Amino acid sequence: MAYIAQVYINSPSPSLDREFHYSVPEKYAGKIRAGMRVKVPFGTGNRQMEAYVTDMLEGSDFPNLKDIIRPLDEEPVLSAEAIELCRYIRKYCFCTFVAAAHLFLPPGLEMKFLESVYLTDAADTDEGRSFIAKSEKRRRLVEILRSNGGGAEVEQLKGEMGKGAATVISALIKNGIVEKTIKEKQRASEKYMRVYYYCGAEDPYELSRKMGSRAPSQAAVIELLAGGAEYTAADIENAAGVSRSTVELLTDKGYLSYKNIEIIRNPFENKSFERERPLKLTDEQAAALDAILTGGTGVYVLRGVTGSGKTEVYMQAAAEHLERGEQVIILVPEIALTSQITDRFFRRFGDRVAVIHSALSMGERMDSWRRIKRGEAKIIVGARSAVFAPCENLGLIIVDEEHEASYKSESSPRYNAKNIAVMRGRLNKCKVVLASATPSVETYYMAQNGTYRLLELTKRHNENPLPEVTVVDMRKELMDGNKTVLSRRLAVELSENLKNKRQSILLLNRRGYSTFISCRSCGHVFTCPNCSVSMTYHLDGNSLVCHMCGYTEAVPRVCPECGSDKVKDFGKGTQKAEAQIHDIFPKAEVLRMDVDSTAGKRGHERIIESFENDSVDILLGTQMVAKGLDFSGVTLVGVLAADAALNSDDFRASERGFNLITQVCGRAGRGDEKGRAVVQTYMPENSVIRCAARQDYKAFYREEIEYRKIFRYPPFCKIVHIVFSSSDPEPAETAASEAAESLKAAIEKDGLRGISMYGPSPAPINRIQGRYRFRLWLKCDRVEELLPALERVSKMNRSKTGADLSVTVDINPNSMN
DNA sequence: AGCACGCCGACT
DNA sequence: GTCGGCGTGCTC
Repeated sequence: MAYIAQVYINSPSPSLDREFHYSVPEKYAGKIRAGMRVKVPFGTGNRQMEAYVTDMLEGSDFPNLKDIIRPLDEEPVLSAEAIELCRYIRKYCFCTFVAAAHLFLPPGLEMKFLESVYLTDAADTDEGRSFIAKSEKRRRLVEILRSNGGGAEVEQLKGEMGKGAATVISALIKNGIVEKTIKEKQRASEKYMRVYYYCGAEDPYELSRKMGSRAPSQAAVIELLAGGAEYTAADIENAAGVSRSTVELLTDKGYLSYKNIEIIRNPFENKSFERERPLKLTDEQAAALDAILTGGTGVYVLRGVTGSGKTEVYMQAAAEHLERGEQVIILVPEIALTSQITDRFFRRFGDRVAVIHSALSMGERMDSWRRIKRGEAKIIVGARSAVFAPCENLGLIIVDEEHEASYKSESSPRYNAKNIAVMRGRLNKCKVVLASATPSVETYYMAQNGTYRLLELTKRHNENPLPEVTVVDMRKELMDGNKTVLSRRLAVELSENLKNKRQSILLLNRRGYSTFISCRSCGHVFTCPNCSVSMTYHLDGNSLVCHMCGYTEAVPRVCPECGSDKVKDFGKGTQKAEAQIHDIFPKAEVLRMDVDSTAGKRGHERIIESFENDSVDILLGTQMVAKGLDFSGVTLVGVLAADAALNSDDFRASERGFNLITQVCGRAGRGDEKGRAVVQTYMPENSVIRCAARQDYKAFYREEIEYRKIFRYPPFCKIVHIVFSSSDPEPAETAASEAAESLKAAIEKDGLRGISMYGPSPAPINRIQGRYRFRLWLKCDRVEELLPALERVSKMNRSKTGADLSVTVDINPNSMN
């Protein structure tokens, strides 16, 4: 029998990020299990804290254990699998165990303990009065309590008196002047509703008949509830056509009784969906589906050209696993969530679907969590955080558009949902499908070397050919005097589409009006005062905007450096393109889609709906237009500046550029008509652009994997990226070189091989939001052996007295800026 | 993180 | 002397 519980205290503090032992009181023996939350006394003041039980032990070396106060759950909230994953995340993401645990739990579940103090009779004795009078702080605290009716919440007292309140309170408690009480409060209260049922001794039908003539209202209610039904007061009033008083009267008389039942909010309850049937599969699709369904545990890479119907394959796979009584998680990129794909799952699977998205309230989040945990929700659709869904019977995980960067979290804990999915697959002995038209190089490599199983769809499901892509040399356009965003070829294609009432999508991977503004007289470039990036000119409000931190200022009329008024904008953004297209095609209906135009609630959805339903001719936007949209009316795609997609200086630049161009071209011709695409570039001979224009993933992969091998980049190593920042350059710079020294020492001491270190040096963007940034990065064959040293580095911000320093350690980051 | 302990200066 | 300021170390 296990009598000791091993727990983590639910506190964000890194210094408490270790396991503590508590003894389990007799009365809770067997009732407390790993994965439950418990209430424990902690620290010198025995403050009551919430803690997560990670293990049950036979004994402990610790000499004086405290008792658990009580369990906070009847069933574990963290499965054994979740605990294991928390340990993994803690280790690889350099966060605390509880930060990892919070990924698995709805925030509303957290239990808060509200401490209050109130004055006792001792406060009015002579002794008490003189004890209070001895110190100004005691007098003030007691004063506040008296004016507040004798008691107050500790939190409130701290607010009014500052940090010192705690010391004073404990002195007063010691002397019996005040006493403390603790109230428990769950952050999002569970929602209950009161339902009434018949509880009389007599036969309800008999009773109803007897009452019939004298009290028809009451009789009607009794009859309604006779079969053991339970209704809310409102429902009874409606159904029986009676007023509030009837229900009250019957309750007083003892015929009716009520209880509270939990209500589960289902956000889609009132939405009606036309049911969608499974589509007929092509031979390729059927083969892929069969391979997934009969292939057993493991990771499958489903690579299908754009428009090949990957979604249909994994929807049918999901349906089959549903039949087997298993749950299915479908991860989709953040941006796709608001719209098309979730509706499609709803039409197919109805209310067995739970959708997890960022707009859910705390209560709604809690409800879907419970629905999933109880197995009421079978299909879970959501962005990266949905990978933590509390499925107890997981059969399949699908990662849609698996190459998307949004599966990696860019804030702590910096987990990668794809890795978590693969781990869950292993732990649950379930299948994981990574689907994309352009798989990430790392994923495809795993499929090539046999670690993952490769399934390919090479044809479009509607038998249409892939769009015909034309590459246009923009240098020639410029030489011939065309300074607009549209090449002559693209202009011709667009006017053709306008004439035939077909829709077009144009991609320009830069928002704003122009890319930067500078003074033609002295060359001064307008940069953000907080970040080391140039500001972008925006038409709305005639302003300069920093895309890094959002800082906005009015466009100066004269150059602040030389006083010249020759301030000019350079480069083209979506706003300028919109204006130019309007000049060229004044009658065309153009819809702009970028961060600026999709701001606000449902902004993204609104634009998509409007493109789907209204008479919009051209959708012009940033990379948003390339991602997961499926419009059958689009027959033309234009990439206005293909080079912009390739111009970033880290090793993933080519991959990102290839994906973007391929994906956006793939938006064309998804309906019955053939699609065309025009790719505009200043370097038409560039091989990434040529591969993308041919939609030739394999050719791109062959070149890219060669490059990664020669220069040793993932998948041939792991990258560790460490950024140090502080509002003064000095602490960050010092910390960076100290970290470099300590890592060097660790590598030497343990004789670690296969590690190269680069830096420290100023980060490529050396200032963001007023903070100076330095970086240090490494290539490692195996990152495991370096983890202890890296963990020490990740904790430098605390051990240093310069409190301002912040350190982030990221393994295999998305971007190296 | 929060809380106690402990050592130091200021003031009754 | 004693109160209160802050630096240090521990929390099962």
